[in-house]
Amino acid sequence: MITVVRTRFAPSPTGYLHVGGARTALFNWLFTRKERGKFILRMEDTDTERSTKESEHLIMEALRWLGLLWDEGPDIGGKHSPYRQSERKEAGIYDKYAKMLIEDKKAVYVVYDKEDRKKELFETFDYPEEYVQKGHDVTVKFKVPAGKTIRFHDLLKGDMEFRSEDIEDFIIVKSNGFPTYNFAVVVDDHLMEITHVFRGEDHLSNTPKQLLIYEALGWQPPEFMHIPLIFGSDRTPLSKRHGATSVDHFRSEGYLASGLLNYLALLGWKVEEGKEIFDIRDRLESFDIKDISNKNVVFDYEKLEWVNGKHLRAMEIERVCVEFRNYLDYLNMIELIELIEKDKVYSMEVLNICREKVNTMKQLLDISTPFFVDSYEYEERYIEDYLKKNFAIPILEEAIKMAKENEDWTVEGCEKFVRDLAAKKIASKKKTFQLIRGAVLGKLVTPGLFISLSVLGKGKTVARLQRTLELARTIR
RNA sequence: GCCCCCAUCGUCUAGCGGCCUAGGACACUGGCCUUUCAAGCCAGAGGCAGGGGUUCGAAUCCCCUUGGGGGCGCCA
Repeated sequence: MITVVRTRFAPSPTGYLHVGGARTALFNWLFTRKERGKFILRMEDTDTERSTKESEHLIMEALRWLGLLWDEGPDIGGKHSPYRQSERKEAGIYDKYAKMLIEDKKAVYVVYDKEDRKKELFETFDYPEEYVQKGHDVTVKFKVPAGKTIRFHDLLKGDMEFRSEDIEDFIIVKSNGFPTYNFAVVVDDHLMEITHVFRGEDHLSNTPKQLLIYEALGWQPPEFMHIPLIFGSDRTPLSKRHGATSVDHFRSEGYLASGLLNYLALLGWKVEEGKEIFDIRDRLESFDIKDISNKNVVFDYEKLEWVNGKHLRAMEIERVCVEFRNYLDYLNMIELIELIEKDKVYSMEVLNICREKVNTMKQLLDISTPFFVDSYEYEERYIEDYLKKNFAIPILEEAIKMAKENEDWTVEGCEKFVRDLAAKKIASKKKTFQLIRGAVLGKLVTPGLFISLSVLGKGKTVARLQRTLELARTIR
């Protein structure tokens, strides 16, 4: 019988999904999809103080957005339900195995002092009923066997070796009855038939403890692979001090899921020269865990933006429209969605010329908004440097006259119109061009002027020139 | 303190004993294009942490040092 690959991503719902977590999830997902296995989502919510349902929802939503979908999980269930450790605790799953360990004398109850709750009174293999009644804290501690060498093969780090002398006895069941991480993770990974564990390198030193439990319970451990952590530019773990760290933040900043995923994969993944831009879905077959870097990596915001820009420009324009709409939806910009839906052909042309200038959806939103909103605002610099100058009114008057006469609104026709206007030498070519640019879009940085005018069309262009002329007259 | 992981341009990496005068990508600098800003194209600057070995030969293998990171929680 062939063993089916089963992996899991097991976040604790104590906050948003961190890009480091997303990368871990990505490698699990990539490996699983390539091996045609099952990817499981498990909520490690044994920290009752910090775990929240909101966080759980946030994490699942972020994973869905990234497209890293799971085959079994707390929301959809599966053959090893439930998938929340808190629920598994209620079902008595961890207690059962803790008791087995105690019966085998591989774990003991520890009774603590009533006043000094950190102070251990004694250890016992029999459940200390009377002390519990009297209100003493009781935990279950795993007894680390002496003189053992724990060996395992890490798929990335190679052969690992730890001595049991270096490991102290550790608690597996807290006084509130909840299992600790090292215990719950073993029980669940075994019960859920996990075959491969890909997780952050910060778990490497905990692995021998878990292996000890596997052995004590007579279970076969899974394969392990500890992947390097993501750092900030100062070589400390990536945190909010360095900038954004949550997947959610990158989403609201206008990054594409495909771009973020591409960058995360690039971060510590050997990639063939000239092939760094890709959709991870197209790399499933070539994905090889051997290509994952063995070194902690620094998160580079600039490269992420570059990758995202590449995606934005390489995408089919129809998809850009869909992504943009989804983005506005995410930001709850209903009015703008309505404007865009009104004339889909126009909107597509606008987004198509605008995306050439930007790297993110947020930037795309900024640069394209004046095309959709007739009551666009004027940049301060435009008003000061162009609109308030003496040449503004004569050029605008002439422009309106010429625009009305111009019948050719192709890009070439618009170019001729603007060049003819500049040829009147009311002001320099640059000043003329910039004055018109700002007049119709309010900004000094826009897509190409000719193509912008052509996309706007005659009606909008003339109306906007007139609107600007009126403003020019009122501000003097 | 003990245990563990890691070490090539600023960053991500190629390299797995001679193809290395160390290659690519982002960022940076200059140029081209140009009505703006980008994009695009071309060019440039920039690195094997240090010290010992092994070898005819070392970025590549070994040891030490240094540096960075992680773990040693009733956090996960």
